[in-house]
Amino acid sequence: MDMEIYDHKKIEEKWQKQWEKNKVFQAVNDSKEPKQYVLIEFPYPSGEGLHMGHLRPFLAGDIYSRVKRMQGSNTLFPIGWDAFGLPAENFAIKNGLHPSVSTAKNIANAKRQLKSWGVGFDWDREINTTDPKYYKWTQWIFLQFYKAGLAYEATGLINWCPKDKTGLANEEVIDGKCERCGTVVEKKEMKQWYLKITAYAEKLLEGLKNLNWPEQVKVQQENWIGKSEGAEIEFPLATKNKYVILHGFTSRPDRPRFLWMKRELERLGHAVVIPALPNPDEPNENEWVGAGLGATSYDENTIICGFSLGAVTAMKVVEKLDKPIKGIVLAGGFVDRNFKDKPRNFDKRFEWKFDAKKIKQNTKFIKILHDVNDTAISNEQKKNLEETLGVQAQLVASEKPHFGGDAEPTVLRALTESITVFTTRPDTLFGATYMVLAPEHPLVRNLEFGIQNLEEVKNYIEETKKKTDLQRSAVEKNKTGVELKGIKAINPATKEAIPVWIADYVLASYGTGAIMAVPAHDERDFEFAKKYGLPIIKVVNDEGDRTLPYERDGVLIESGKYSGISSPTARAQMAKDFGKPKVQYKLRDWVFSRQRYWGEPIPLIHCDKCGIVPVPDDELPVKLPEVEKYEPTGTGQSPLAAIDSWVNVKCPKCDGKAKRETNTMPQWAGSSWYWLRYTDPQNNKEFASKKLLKHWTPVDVYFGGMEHTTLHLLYARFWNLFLYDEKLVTAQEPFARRVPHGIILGPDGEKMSKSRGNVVNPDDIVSQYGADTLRMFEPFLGPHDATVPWNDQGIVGVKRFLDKVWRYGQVFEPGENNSQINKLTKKITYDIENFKFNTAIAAFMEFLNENKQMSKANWETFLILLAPFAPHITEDLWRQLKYKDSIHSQTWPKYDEKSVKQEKVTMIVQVLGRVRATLEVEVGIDQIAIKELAMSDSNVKKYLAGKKIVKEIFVKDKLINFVVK
RNA sequence: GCCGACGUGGCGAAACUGGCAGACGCACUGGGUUUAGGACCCAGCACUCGCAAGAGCAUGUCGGUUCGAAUCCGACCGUCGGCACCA
Repeated sequence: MDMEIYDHKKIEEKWQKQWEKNKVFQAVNDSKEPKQYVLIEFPYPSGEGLHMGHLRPFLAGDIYSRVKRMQGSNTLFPIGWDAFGLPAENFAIKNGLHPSVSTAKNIANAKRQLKSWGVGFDWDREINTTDPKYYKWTQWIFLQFYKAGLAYEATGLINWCPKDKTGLANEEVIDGKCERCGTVVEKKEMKQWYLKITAYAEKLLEGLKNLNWPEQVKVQQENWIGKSEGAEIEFPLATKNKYVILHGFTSRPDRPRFLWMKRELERLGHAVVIPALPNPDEPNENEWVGAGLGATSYDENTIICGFSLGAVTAMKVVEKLDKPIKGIVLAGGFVDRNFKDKPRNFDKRFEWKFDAKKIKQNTKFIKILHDVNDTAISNEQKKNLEETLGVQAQLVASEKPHFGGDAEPTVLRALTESITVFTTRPDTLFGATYMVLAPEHPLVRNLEFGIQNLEEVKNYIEETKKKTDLQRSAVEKNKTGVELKGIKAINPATKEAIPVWIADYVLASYGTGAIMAVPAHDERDFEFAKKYGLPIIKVVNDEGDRTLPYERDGVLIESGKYSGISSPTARAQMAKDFGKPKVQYKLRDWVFSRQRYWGEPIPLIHCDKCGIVPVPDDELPVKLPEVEKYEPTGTGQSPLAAIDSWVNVKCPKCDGKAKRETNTMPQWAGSSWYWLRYTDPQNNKEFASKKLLKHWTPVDVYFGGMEHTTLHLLYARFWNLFLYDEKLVTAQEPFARRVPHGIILGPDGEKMSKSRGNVVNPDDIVSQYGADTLRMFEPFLGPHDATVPWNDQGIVGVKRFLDKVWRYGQVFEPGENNSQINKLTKKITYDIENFKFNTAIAAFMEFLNENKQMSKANWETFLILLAPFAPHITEDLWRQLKYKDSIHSQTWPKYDEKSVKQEKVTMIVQVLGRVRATLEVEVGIDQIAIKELAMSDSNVKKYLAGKKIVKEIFVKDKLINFVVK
């Protein structure tokens, strides 16, 4: 009786060992066959081992790659381990093991599981992200980013997970919580390494267009990148300033540029004083400073602007004031007499000493403008000025060298204070009735002089700082804010002075961190305006729709010369007239450093003398030091910082004292290029040879989860696009086709998790039913992309089927049905190509139910078709037929379209669209013949009796339908 | 709120470009085989009426297009996933 049920334990291990020994699934680098690169997301070797969720993509990839191989493609289906990162480290800490030890253990276990499933990987190409031979190249690629200016260090507010004690990237914050542990993230001001993914926003968007990816995945990436087209518009502040402008050597107040500036400033309502400084051709310090001081009275609304020697004078004037003024703007200023072109005659009549402390005390702001084409002021002089005042110069291109043009708008812009906003609706500019700054906006600090309710404003800013992002968005419907009393801005369209507020509904990190509020045409502004009684002015006609806010396009009203123009037209025009067109993205740069031990060390060295110096290529990899203590510190410093012997190094450039960068890379680093490594895993001269990259990439089909859409998948595309621009890879996009899969839930319909206790272990199924049963049952649960709960009730059905196949192998008899086997071949081939594994399995069952006998040839075809799904049992049955070669090295059957067709077909006869008879007829029967047959059917006769046929619908080999009256 | 997907027996699900709704499997019911159980084999299985042939009614709800709708269109209800004050 043991013929009836096959013993999976006996056959599965036996064949697994043989396949591995004979390298049945090995890819060949120099094959003449067409290549096929099938990839699954390499797993994270966790302490719990692989779970049911892993099975889905692995099986899909396995089945698909086996068929491609049997169809004659040189197929690469590799495997590796994504083993750096928090879970591995946390697991290690918990169990008192070193991460490298626990990782090795977990990998061994996962490997055992994979092999027990009979997955046909090319094990010769196995990679591991924590292997120094691998992460040498992760570090090397990072350095290419650094050298291209796409990796930078900056201080900013970043997401911080208090439980994992590390900074996080935007993409790792899901719903305001840490992607790994679910803890609510905090904001923390920290110095971090960033990768400039925003530089690739447009390319990431562009590249999506030509990819064979599901629409849903593309849309999600598009939304994440979040492109908006609009305009940047500047709103000048309405504070009335007094400008004192000091001209330069050999100049006079009536030069065109001074008259122009006076006119422009007065138009904005400011007072302007331009004293004539004595003896401009032979100036001396006492006379000039005296004239400057005596020109007018100085108070907190005074801004002094000096050109060239006037700038020198301005500094000396400020030194002598007894109370502070608002600011000082230096155009082409200097603090020594070493000119680039020629000496000047005043150099002995001025003292080259400056009291920087006094100047800073007496001003709220200092701006230095340096003309990049200056003919007089050298870079050395510019640097000296910057160092004296401790302020960085703004580099500008003036109209004529050394700010000598008839109009100098760069100077004017520096003199006037303004708020720049980003808007997608410049057409609603006439309706902008107030402005809002993010509480973190830097301008708030510069304006302190003019804010009458400074205390209240400072309190609000403090309150905002305390809130997490989650809290900030939770109070979405109850917006708060504080007016900056005493500060007004000018709407450039209406010329009206409008109030300026700070409110936390405006985000510092998007656009310019400031908005123009148009309450009539923006829901948020509307809400805010209603709450605080701000004016609401409608400027787009709503064509009968009376409800505000009206956010749609229409025709402009109350908009001066733009009235009567449609929104889209006005939008383009006004963007140019009042500002400049601008594209904004929601995507932020990738926070790339982690304050944890178990990751790739960032291969940079900090030298006091040379600054940041990359570790030379021949010193890579920078290996993780072997240490006892690797727990996170929580201070924002990596545990590596405490290891003096590792941190202290010689600078590669100057040989002086230097320190290693102690942050590590995020978990996503190693997986951002791993598919490239599979093509050439042993290469130690480059991360992969061009020749092999050219042969294998791009990946043809990539199986993986939806959860990686805006994480791994986005990062991987970014790295690949960059490497392509650097001419280091040959394919622009890494993954030509993406096939996502649904999640397998626990039997309770909840996400499988250890804490819920609903985890189904594949090991148990394998030992009880065998790998082949598991391999056929899992896809049979439902469509590949559907989320389905695990339910092992049906598993016996699959087991019964395999038992039946086993028994068939003992008793198969002659018998011929070429039509059926051709039909099956067509169906299975089609279903696998379209990842419809569930219906393929149903087709196998149906076929066996309907074919109690078949010829030996058909039986062999059946086995080959089944082999990708149930590799062990089919291999055993194949060998029972006395074949020496593996079934998995056979050629995939081709079907004959002619034989698929049957001779007989069942046609339906309808009367008024309702089925009244079914007829078994010859294939290809014509309308006249089928009509005759149909009319003679008794049931059809019944429904046609006494009626007139007004129309006949005939679908060949399908139906005939009589429309009667 | 915005974007996307989906809604079919007791259950998991099929149904190609509109053409026999429920393939396949589980569970269930009846029968065969068996000392018995399991296993296996045969038959039945949306619902209502009927011994049957057959008829009616059925794919979240309501309406529309069509000879014919699970499939296309409109409105609504519900579930899931993503984004979430992005100006």
